[in-house]
Amino acid sequence: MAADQEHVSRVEKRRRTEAAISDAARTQFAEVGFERTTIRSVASAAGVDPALVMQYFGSKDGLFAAVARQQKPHRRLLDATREGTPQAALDDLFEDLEDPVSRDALLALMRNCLTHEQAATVLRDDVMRHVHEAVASRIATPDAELRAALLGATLVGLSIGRYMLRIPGLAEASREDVERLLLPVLALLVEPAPQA
Amino acid sequence: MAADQEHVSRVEKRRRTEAAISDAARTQFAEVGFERTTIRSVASAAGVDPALVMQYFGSKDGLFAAVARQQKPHRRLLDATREGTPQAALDDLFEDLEDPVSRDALLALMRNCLTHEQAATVLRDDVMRHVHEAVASRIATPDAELRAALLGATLVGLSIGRYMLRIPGLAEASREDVERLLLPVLALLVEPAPQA
DNA sequence: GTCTATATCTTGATAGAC
DNA sequence: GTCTATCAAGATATAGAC
Repeated sequence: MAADQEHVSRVEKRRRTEAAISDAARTQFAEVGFERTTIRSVASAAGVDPALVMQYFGSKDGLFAAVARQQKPHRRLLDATREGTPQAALDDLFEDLEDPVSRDALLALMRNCLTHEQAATVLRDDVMRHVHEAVASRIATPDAELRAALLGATLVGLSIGRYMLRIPGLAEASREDVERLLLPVLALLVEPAPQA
Repeated sequence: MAADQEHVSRVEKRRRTEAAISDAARTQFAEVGFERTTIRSVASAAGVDPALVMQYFGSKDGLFAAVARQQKPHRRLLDATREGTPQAALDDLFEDLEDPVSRDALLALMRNCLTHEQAATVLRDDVMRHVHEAVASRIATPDAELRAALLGATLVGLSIGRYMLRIPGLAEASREDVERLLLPVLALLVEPAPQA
């Protein structure tokens, strides 16, 4: 039926417009941060009118919240054993950071977590909570919480250093080299009693 | 001589006014970031007129550059042996972070390094270069650069997680506990061949 | 030397034409 | 539903009075 088809295509068109806006916003929030991303610049990149962005997302904060929600779940880390935790953590992180969409969704959080409370809250209480629970639950020592937090902080430092600050020596290193050096380091954090 | 005395006290007064502005700017850049720090808010906190801030520092970027220059040198790290490098790095970092002045000078860099190119440049090419050179020069393997960069990234992750993101478990932990868990981790990064 | 007043720009958000 | 036009707020920076 023509009317039905037109209805579907209208909904579909709206969905695509929303996606175009969301895509442009994700990229800009990730690359230049929340403050320097403007409704106008997002609309321009998405090829729509600035007023449409407000219509769909309500406010700039609403737009950011929509991007912040697009995090990829860290499945390997949640299912790993204690011994497998370091490899699972790096696999999840690299998978995130090597796909442009999930990478920008994560970078949008990291880029703004020091200057935007909303980003800090989602990163700390949502994304990092996964790491924290997965690690802490597998260690039976009183300092399990600290170990988990240090592992999370190390991964944050790796992401920021490699992909954002672009520290010389780390930004150009291969994933294999990074894993080779970092796996034993993370293993030390999840192994409470490494007897000889 | 009265004229001389008046001259000295005028210079001294100017110096104190500059210091008051710089102190207020350092605190605000560290706590709320570059964008949300305004010339007006700095002047208000320092008890001076906003135009005076422009007069002394030229621009908001000039004011930030003055704060960014106030970094404390990391003497222990530069003088340490390879074995002493992890302890020296943590000693320098904690000494920095436990004194309000040097802490805010460093946090002003870290808080803004993801959204302000000037902050990123100073942090990467000035502050972290110390760590990099100290570590890389003491390791004789081809991956020395990467090891040094990973050590720097870990310290950045620690600082951000503990003092800025305030990750639960890490923010409240004692310095002793953090050192106990992190020293062997950093040692692993500077020890290329840990044979049994 | 210090400060008042303001020029100039940019932003998020809104109102209303079509 | 979409866009033009505009508002109100807040910023840096400057010009000139005192």
